[in-house]
Amino acid sequence: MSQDNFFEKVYRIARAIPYGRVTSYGAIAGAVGSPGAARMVGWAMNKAYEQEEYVPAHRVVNSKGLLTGKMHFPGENTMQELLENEGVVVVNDQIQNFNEVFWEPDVEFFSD
DNA sequence: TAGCTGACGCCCT
DNA sequence: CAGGGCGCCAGCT
Repeated sequence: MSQDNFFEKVYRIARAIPYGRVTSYGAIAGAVGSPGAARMVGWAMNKAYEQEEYVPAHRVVNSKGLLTGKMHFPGENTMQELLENEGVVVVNDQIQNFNEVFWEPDVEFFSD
């Protein structure tokens, strides 16, 4: 499968994030073969709601485990509530035990 | 048409 | 140890 679209790759990985797990923009960017393009990943997430397939954008945070994109969700704490609903502990927009819930995308798996 | 911005990340000072 | 600056790619004005 050669999803030439940068977004397609991002969405594919985002949808592959296991329940109760999270990943970072940079990790996804690196998985799609464009390390450093973490900003683009965030942009893709912004457009994620337009996708027909559900994209768990709330499971994507920055490298520090901070809910930097919570402001883009409908409610004020929608993103945090979604994560907590999956068992992810979030305090003050900061994911606790981030190291444990962090999920690294398999680059080779999504490469093609 | 060209330039700016953007849910980030890492290197340099 | 902390702060600032530049790079990433694509969409939007």
